[in-house]
Amino acid sequence: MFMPTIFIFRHLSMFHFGAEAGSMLRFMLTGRWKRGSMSETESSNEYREQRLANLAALQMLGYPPYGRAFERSGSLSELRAAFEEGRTVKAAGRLATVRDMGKSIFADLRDGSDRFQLYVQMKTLGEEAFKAFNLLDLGDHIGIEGELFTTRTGEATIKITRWTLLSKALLPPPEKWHGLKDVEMRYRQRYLDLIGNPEVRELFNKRFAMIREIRQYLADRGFMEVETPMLQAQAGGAAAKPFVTHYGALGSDVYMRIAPELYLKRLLVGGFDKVFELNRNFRNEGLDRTHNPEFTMLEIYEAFSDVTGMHELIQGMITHVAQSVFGSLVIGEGETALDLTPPWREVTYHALVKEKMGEGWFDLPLTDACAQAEALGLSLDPGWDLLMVTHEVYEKTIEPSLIQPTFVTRLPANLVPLARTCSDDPSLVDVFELVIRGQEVAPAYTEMNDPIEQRQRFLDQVGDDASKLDIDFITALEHGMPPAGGMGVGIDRLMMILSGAEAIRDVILFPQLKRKAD
RNA sequence: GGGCCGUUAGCUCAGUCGGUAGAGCAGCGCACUUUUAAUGCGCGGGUCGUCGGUUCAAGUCCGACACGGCCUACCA
Repeated sequence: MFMPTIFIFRHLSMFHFGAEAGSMLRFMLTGRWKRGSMSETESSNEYREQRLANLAALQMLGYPPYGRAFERSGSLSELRAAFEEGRTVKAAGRLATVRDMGKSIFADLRDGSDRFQLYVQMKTLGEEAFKAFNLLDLGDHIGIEGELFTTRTGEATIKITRWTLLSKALLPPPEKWHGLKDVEMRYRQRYLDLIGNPEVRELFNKRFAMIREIRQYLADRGFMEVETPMLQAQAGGAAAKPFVTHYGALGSDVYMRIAPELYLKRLLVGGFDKVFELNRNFRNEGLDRTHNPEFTMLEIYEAFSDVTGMHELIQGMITHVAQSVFGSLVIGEGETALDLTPPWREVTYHALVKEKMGEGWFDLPLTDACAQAEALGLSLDPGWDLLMVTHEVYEKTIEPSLIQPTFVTRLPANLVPLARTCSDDPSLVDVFELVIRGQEVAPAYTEMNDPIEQRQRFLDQVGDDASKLDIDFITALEHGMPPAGGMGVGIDRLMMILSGAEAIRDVILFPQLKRKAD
């Protein structure tokens, strides 16, 4: 269903068109006749000046520089899919390349879906509209009407009969062949990265597809998506440093959340049995290859389930996403290829440590254990006990070596204050950490629902500072939280793994960077 | 926070032993009605990240700073 598009083509006969008009307007605007007469201090604006002159010239010729809605026959990829020799179509997009042949021009139009070649012929278009076309610059958005045909070299092309200006670009697009390489500019001006580097746009298309599939996967299994506070009076649910901000109306400081966990559990108390939240967390920590201060986290809670239920859920979810979005369960090639074919390896924390350090590790005297750890090149703190030394060994040498997906289970209780202990061993908790490519992707727990024990664990963690205790959360538990499985999934890291990205900045559109000095 | 590397035209990059700056793309001009990294001829474009130092002379050597990258540290 298409509304007829109204093209307004006004013709001003008092001007000769094209370059002459451009020069005349440039003179009128700047008082200078030739570019060469401009001082070198204006050099950084040379492109802008040139384009402003072209804009003014186009405007005088009846082409308003910033148009409104333009009815298209379809996106460029839709036009390509429905190609039919001789059909009249309307299309819109950004002028990507121009090959000027004199009395005819080939140009590439690009939109969010594809590129499409335009053939601009003086004979077809008429001399005035043709000359006005010459005032366009790379990066301008135009709307066109024309006829589909195939060139001598076999390329689907639109021979345009009319065109209109939709948006004049005052600054040039990135270099057409090499694309935009400057890493800083790629992140700070991501739009230029997206214009110049099609593979970047494709990666973010896939990120959207991945998130859409995850939401659908969970919705299909009866999970409800919720939003809980990002501004919190106490930043709980994880042990990270929060960002502090000030709430003027309340006259008090509030924290950006570091995790939604404590609110999602309140919802379990309230009777929502299957909930998830997929949104941003904020942690006031350093920046590196795998850390951005704001990152996207998926947290899932399921009443009457436990860590085993989470195991099934995450394995199913990731393999589904890999297959449907990335088309394969094998990521990468050769030695470093990742094979996501289920079932994934499941191994206890203790077994992994023994595998690395020997069967007798947990019976070693502390000094012997420290000696062995230091022999691996680890630097230890003198105050550490065997559990802490063990965990250092795990984090620094074992976890990074787990390339293929691995569920590490039954972690020491002191590492995980919000999880329930194993029924056969109170020193361990009923959890797993899913590790892929040496990175912790998803921790899951059988959640602690005993308010008395929860209060004690919090107190153990924060010391005597009762002000850091989330009393309201404890109160919620006292109203009775059903036994539950819970899980967190780092969406950015999952995206890195599935797309093969080396840095978290490559999967976040606008990653945090240092502020530019003024 | 520490170490190493980088910053040259709008973009992508060269720049030798310290001797006053180069290419491709983009831009401007001319030619060209089936090209596609169009082509050919011509032209313009630089505070060599910033500040200071050494030197007759600094893009080049030295120091500080800014920003970026990698490593490391911190980090549920």
